[in-house]
Amino acid sequence: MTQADVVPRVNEIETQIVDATRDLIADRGLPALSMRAVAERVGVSATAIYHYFDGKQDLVDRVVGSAFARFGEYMESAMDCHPRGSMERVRALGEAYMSFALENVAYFRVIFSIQIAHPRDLADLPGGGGYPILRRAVVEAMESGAMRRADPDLASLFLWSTVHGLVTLVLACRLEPRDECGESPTPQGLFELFGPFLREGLEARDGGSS
Amino acid sequence: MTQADVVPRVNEIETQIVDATRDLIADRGLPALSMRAVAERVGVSATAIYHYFDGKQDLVDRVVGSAFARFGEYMESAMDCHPRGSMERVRALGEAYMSFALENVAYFRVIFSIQIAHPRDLADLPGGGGYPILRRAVVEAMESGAMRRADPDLASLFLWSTVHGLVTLVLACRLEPRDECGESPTPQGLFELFGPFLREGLEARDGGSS
DNA sequence: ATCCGTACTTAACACCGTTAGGTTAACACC
DNA sequence: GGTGTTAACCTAACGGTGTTAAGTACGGAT
Repeated sequence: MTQADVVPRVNEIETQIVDATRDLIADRGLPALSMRAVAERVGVSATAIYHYFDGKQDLVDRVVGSAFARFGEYMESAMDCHPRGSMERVRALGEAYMSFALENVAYFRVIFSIQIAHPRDLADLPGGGGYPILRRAVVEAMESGAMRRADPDLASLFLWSTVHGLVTLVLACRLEPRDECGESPTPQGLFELFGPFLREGLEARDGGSS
Repeated sequence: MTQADVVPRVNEIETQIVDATRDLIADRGLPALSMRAVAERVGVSATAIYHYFDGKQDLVDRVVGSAFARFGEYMESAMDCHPRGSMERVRALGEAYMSFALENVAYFRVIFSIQIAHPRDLADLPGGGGYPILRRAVVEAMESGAMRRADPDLASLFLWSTVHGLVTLVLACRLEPRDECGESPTPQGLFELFGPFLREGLEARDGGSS
């Protein structure tokens, strides 16, 4: 009711621009994103955006940043439902990764379409906001004896690669397993079917045919 | 010497256009590709391309097609060096996948940036030209007893996901393992380090700490 | 009253994919 | 020889793009 509520706050338009960009990417995809479309949705001229951002790339980067944050929260909450040190907790993280990617395809695509300029650390990777969380779960599972001891970074990267690869392949062609491939229809189901391979490996073992 | 040698053959300019497009994608990336740049490199006007192709997308699709073919040959030759039914053969395919992706980054990016319109089969996937090859190696390894018996499609997809995920992550940030992650510097080395996980799994086993 | 920075604006540039329409040369047929 | 027909291009242009330059309105501070 006061003036402060009516007059746009500092950075309010900035937020509007980022939100509009996010929505447009989600609706029509990154390649179809245009500054003029963003501007029109916000209600300003296209060049006004350059007052707040250094250019299109900078704008997209900001959207990616907000996606990172959301992704981290998603992973945290998925993990909290399972006991510390359990394999279930690790599995839940993998499932959350898949769910996030499939429910936020636009975000996921944007995140992994960019080239990181300042890597040097796994956690700096796109989507790497979830890496420390995964690593922690892996370390705890090793300490509890549920997971065999190994380099935790290597094991985390292995898990990450597997689930990330599956997500990417699924997204690349909206892969759906047919009859001869498996009876589970959802991608999450596919990840679940990977469970035995992840737990017991691929190599034949004496008498072991689970 | 005859006229036929001087006059361009049928489809010769078409080939030149595809080659120029491939080179430009490799040099400057798909987003920077322009019809005018392709035309200039070939030595014709930009609109001439439309005489041979339906548009930019069609042109890119043709480049992708040639990349598929090359990828298939790459996988075939990598496999031939190892005995049928061996785990080494399966491993060699994974290494070849990584090598191809890292040596032909532009191709690989293009291949997986497209959306397949006619999927319905794993082999229709981008890069799926290698899938039947992988599947065959997996089936043979299961029959020889080197690999534990399981759904061959599921096991193949699992292997594919793992190596594809690693490749994607490496490409996303030119990830290089540091001291605390592993002593092997190359991405291929990373894949090699995945070996124990792939063979024996992650789960702790009684007395088993290789 | 004047200056100054913020928050925009319009106009324009250079480039993009694509289309329309024209030109040239080769070839087939009567 | 004349007459289509077609392939293989061309130039000009349209509407779109990211981005820059330059100008305008306005709200304080001095």
